[in-house]
Amino acid sequence: MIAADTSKDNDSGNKKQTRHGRRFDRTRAKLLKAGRTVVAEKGLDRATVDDITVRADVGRGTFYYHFNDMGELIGDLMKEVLSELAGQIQDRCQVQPDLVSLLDAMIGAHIEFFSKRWEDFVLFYQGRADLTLVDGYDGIETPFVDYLKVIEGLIDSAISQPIPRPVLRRLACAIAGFISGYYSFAVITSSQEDVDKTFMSLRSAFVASLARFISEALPDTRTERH
Amino acid sequence: MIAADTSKDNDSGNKKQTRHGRRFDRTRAKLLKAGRTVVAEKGLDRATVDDITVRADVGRGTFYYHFNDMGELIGDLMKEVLSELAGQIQDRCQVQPDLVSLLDAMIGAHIEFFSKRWEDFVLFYQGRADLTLVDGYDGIETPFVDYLKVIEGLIDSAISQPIPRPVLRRLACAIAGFISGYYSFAVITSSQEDVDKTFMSLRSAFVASLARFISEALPDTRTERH
DNA sequence: GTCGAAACTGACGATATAGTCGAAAATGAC
DNA sequence: GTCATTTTCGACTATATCGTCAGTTTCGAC
Repeated sequence: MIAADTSKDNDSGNKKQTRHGRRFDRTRAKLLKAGRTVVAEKGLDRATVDDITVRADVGRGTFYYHFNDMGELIGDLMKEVLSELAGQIQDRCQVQPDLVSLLDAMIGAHIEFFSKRWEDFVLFYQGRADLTLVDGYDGIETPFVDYLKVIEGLIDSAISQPIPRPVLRRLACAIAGFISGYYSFAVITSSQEDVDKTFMSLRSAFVASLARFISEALPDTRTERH
Repeated sequence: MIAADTSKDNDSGNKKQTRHGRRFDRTRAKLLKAGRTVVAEKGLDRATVDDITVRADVGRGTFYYHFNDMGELIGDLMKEVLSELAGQIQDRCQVQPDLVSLLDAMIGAHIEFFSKRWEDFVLFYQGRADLTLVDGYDGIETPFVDYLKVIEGLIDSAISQPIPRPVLRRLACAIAGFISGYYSFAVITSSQEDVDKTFMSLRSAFVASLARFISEALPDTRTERH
């Protein structure tokens, strides 16, 4: 009856390098991969344990050996996808000379990521939709907040003056929301390739406006040399 | 075996004015209202027929007298919400002198709508998320496309030159996506009232990017006098 | 090789939800 | 009032999914 660990396994899925450990990791990876596909296809709720174990080609019990329930798998899935996205963002935004370049690189990183990984975009979007519910999954919010923090950190370090936390958060929300929002709507009508191309023209306009917004939000921006 | 009607009832829910008809309409309205609340709380998939009939205080069979299944209720719900939103947009954008005012009014209409109707925003967002799935509900796409068309129509009539359809659709997607995208992210961290206030500061930035994008998209914009 | 531990399995009981259907209640026509 | 029609009801069956657990296989230590 002791609370023990919240999770059945270590988070990163790296067990010590023994045959057992490797097999464990392999199976877990199979389950996560299958989960990604199934969730992207049927959504967070319509995805069942059977769907996943069948696709992963493992027994039903194996699922419960690795995860307490669907909620835990979904949480891990979100953590995976969002940290991969955050990683790519950090990579592409490494050395940007100024704010405008940074914002542009940030949007570019998102587009690059999503356009190559439709499944993950759906996962991202489904997760975000779940956050609007009072009765949603646990373990989804944290990965999203972490992802927002990465965006915030990059912007913060790109401007010389200190910027209020709420403003920073607003910016991160605007960036993340704009990209995924546009993306999700665009797919109703356009082909995948179209989406990426047409996005570009809005991109520069949006970057410019964001930069303006930031400079206006900074108290002593008027003394700043371009 | 004849295809008959796709729906069990007429769409608008107006039966001829007899006691039976009024009772029918009242019950249907109760079900839709209950559906709205339940779906906003638990999401499209976790909402069950029992949830709805219990909340509406009608028997289980009554649900199936009015709707073929949950999918049909959800479709009608979306139709309701989105046409109400579209109506408010059209109302607020009636007489705008120029494009920038129109865009601003359009964003204002969205904010006004969503900020007063959190339930409907959730519905909107859940519906949109469902559209990203291959295996989603039928009857959701059409209302969304209609809503996009309203936005497109307003923009189209606000500019003198003809604008290509795809560009128009892109714009509508950008507007709808940005607003709901930002909104959905903002709620992760901020209180409801905060969200609306902070959105306003980004509003002009977004209007500016849209206006710039449009002027760039129009071929002979350079000859246009401000 | 033997033995214990770790990983996996699939059948099982429990539960929840869907959709049906005959009966009951409300209404309309007369 | 009677009787037909419309609407509502809730018990019922069928089904799908969950989470468990006793047993099996794979592996590691020796």
